[in-house]
Amino acid sequence: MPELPEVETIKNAVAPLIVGQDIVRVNIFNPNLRWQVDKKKLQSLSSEKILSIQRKAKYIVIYFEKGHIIIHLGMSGNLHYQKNDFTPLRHDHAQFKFKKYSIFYNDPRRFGSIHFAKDLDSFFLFKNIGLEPLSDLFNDSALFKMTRNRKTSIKQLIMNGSLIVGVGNIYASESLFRAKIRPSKPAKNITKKECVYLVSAIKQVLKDAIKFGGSSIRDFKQLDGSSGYFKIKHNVYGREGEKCYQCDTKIKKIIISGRSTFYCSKCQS
DNA sequence: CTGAGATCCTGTCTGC
DNA sequence: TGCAGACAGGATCTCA
Repeated sequence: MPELPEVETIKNAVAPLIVGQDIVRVNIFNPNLRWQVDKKKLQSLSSEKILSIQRKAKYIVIYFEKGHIIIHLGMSGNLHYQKNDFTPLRHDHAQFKFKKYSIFYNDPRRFGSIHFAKDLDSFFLFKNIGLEPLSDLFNDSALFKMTRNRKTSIKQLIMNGSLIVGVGNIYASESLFRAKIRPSKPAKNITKKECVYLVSAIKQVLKDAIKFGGSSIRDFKQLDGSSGYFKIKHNVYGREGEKCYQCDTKIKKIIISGRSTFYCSKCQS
């Protein structure tokens, strides 16, 4: 489900509900997610206070004094907020229980994961992590360096999480449209000027999506389970055969590394 | 080191 | 309607 803006949106929605509160208990209904969930370690946080909640890449990190909970939503994960006596839904795999209310973790495809880590710096999934696209470290000279000698397409490069985090399949296509660069263009052929455009396009696309509360997803639901986030109008993603808003050319769909990729053959070169 | 491909899993949509 | 097959927001791992 989520790319960076959706994770940011979910994190922002959850924060005022749980920060400063003591967690009563963590219940794991199904530990078989992307990685086996360590129930015992998570339950060791019972009656501990939540100090803060942050997004790191596409992970949500919940900070306690004794350790931290790390949540990844995979392709189809979501959180919802319910009264404590709520009967878990199909595919609710975990419950973070507070005094009156609970946060439920729901993930039909189980590509997501929930971890406990004492120390984030040594947490294995954060070892080889790329730049935060909204930070100042991600700039045109950083991108230019990354692209040198890379045979791979520019789209694959910006989706490579060990280089840049949080740019998923939808926003990759959208950013490249905005920067007027063809997704299949070899990374090594990207010019310095194109790096300037692409960095600014990625930042702007992500910021816009965050502003609108996470875009992308057909079945993206609010925390209370209702649907109704405003859906951002994509320029190219999912618009195969429809007219480009800039030039009326029909949007093309190609497959790059097994993922659907959309672009305008006139606007992007 | 780089990059291609397989893989984890369920739900939804399309076409016959 | 039923059913088979394609496809979907991610990211790690294996292998060449």
